[in-house]
Amino acid sequence: MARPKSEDKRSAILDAATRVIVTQGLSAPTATIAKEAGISNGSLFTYFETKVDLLNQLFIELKAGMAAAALKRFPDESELRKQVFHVWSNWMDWGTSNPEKRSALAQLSVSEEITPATRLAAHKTSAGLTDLMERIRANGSLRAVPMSFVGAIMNSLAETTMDIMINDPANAKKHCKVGFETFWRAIS
Amino acid sequence: MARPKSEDKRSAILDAATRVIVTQGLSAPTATIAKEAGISNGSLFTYFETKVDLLNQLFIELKAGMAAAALKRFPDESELRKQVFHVWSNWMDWGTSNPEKRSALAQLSVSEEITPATRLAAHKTSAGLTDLMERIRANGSLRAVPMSFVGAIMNSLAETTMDIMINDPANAKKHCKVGFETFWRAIS
Amino acid sequence: MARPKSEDKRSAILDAATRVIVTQGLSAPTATIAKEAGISNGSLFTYFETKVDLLNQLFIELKAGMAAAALKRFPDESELRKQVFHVWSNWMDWGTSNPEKRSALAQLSVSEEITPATRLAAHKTSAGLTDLMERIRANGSLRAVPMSFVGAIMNSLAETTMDIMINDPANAKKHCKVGFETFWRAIS
Amino acid sequence: MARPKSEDKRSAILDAATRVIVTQGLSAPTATIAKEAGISNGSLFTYFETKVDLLNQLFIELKAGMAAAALKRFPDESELRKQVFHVWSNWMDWGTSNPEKRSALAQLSVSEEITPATRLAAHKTSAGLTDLMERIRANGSLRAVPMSFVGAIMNSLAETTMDIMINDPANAKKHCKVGFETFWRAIS
DNA sequence: AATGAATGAGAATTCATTCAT
DNA sequence: TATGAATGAATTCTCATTCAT
Repeated sequence: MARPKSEDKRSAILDAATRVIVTQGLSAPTATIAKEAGISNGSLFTYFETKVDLLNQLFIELKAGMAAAALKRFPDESELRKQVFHVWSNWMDWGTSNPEKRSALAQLSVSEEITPATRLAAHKTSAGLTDLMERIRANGSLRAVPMSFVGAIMNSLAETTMDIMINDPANAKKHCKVGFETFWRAIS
Repeated sequence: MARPKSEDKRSAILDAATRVIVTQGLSAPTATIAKEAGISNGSLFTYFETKVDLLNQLFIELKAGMAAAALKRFPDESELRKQVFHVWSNWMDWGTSNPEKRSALAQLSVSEEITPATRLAAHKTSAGLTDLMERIRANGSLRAVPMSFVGAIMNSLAETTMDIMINDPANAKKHCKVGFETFWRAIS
Repeated sequence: MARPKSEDKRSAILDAATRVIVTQGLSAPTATIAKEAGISNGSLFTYFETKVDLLNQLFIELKAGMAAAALKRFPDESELRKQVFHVWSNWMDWGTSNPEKRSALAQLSVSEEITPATRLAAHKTSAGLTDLMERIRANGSLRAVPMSFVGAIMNSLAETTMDIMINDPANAKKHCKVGFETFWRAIS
Repeated sequence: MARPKSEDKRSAILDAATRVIVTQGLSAPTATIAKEAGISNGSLFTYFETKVDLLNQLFIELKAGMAAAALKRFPDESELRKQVFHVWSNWMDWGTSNPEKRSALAQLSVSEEITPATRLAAHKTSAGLTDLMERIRANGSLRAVPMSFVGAIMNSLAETTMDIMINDPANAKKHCKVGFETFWRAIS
């Protein structure tokens, strides 16, 4: 059964939640999110059963959006390092031009409200990335450790790199490269 | 001169908060923390002015404890790599044998309740670690990036390594080493 | 368009507050007021932002009600003394037949919760009374003192007269007259 | 059984309470009063069983002080009007030079915490004033009304007069006289 | 007697969720 | 389906009073 009701409104709520979470945190009232979305507080609950539900769907949405951005124009034919750098650059672009989504996603990632099932679902939306990481792991000295290790490292280095890029935009491109080199060294 | 405010009780509250935060998150009611500490809810506020105050002090306490553990028996005379590995190992020990403190600290680290002043104070309690990271940075290919980059990388790799160690205790020692190698490669 | 915020409910809360204040004073819990009004404690706050707000609005409402009662059927054509006696009688009627409102108003009048802005607003609702007092002052030996003096005297004599009337209802009419004569003498 | 403990400390608490009530109202915490008095919060309760008890005793003390001041150097031989003016002047002096006591007393007078028994006791401390008022009443046109009427009128006019005197100190003496004349007219 | 920590019953709000319109 | 008022459990913090020292 496809989603009922207006898909537009659903998106509006999700967007509003993103913005509100940035300034107020995850404990932001649903009423505030509804107002930001231009609907009544009651309506919010016709689109999301509970606040926790809203948060979980937002997590998936954001993660999927990020993965899609990272995989845009993926160079299937290139060698691994080139492919990874392509993804890395896309990621940096997404993060620096969507600071609100990035911030909300970071908060959701560490929240206990996000269920394991949600994390799994979000993971699945970025199958392309997972494949890539699997190949990265198989390639270097990390053959022995779990896949999540590679993901965690990449995520952490990416986050930190984006922070630096935002703080010093003039040298953004350089920082992007340095971050990548660091990552590549780590996983080699 | 009446009962003196007991340092024991302060610690009991902090310990209780640590335990409660692990299971209930930072939004755990102060009443729950008080009960866990074996005191009345009112008493909590004779030791900590507000809940936010309690959280901030806990953050400092935990961070200081972690840093102290990491720096235990620091080999002043050794070469850099040995020193870093020593700290790394200590850190892994602390994290794997104090999972609750580690979890609470992780949650506090990303909380907006923790003020910049607190973060600074906590940072100062681990001056030894800062020095070490400064030397790490000066040493390798990260000369150009801010110090926080090194810290963020180390923290992320450490966290992930600890997760792996806990999930696969039989090979803990090996995972500890692999994690370190990865880190060393990254910052070299 | 959902249930509209009902004016009835607002009045019910104000009435309930009046009753509760008489027996419990201004420190009466909002929960008690809500229960007396037949609504949930949460609902009280959809009609009044804070307890202080409720108190301030109640003050205005009561004062306005009293002034309206005092000015009912005002004899514009009569001479001053007749007019004042008319108002005085109306006031006595209002006070003796609305003992709860009178008691609550007395308590609110001396409360520090009532802001100067509220006092001003309440004052404006009784412009007719102010005019009258101004004419009283201009008329007699009180030309030299501030207007508030006349108001304070009238209020005090009125309050005391009402007490006597209530204590000795058989002679209420006589007491009403004696009170008025006393006032008239004072301001002559 | 005479009062135990230090009479000095008792007075210190009462004085402190007076000061604190002026700025914080009757809901001022006992802890604040204790600190202002330079003692521990616990000690306060060795001098006064409960907060209500403290308030009631303070009321009596203040009222007695006021009455004593009003009756100072009472001219037994003079005619009634002279005597009343003497008392009136003393009262104005007391009120204008003890604004804190006056304010605290005013607040206590309308508080529900003050019991009827206390009011009676306070009344008895000012027997001299009561006598005077009784003679005032017998003398004029108020023969028919209860004694309390005279007291209430006098109190109200006195309070208002003091306000005016404080607001316009340059003409204090004149205001004092006008206030008295008004009172005298009222009760004549 | 003096101290001040300990207690725990409130008190005013807040807010996710429900439901009448 | 949309609205926003209604609900009431839950939360932080206060404070009179007690009690160990």
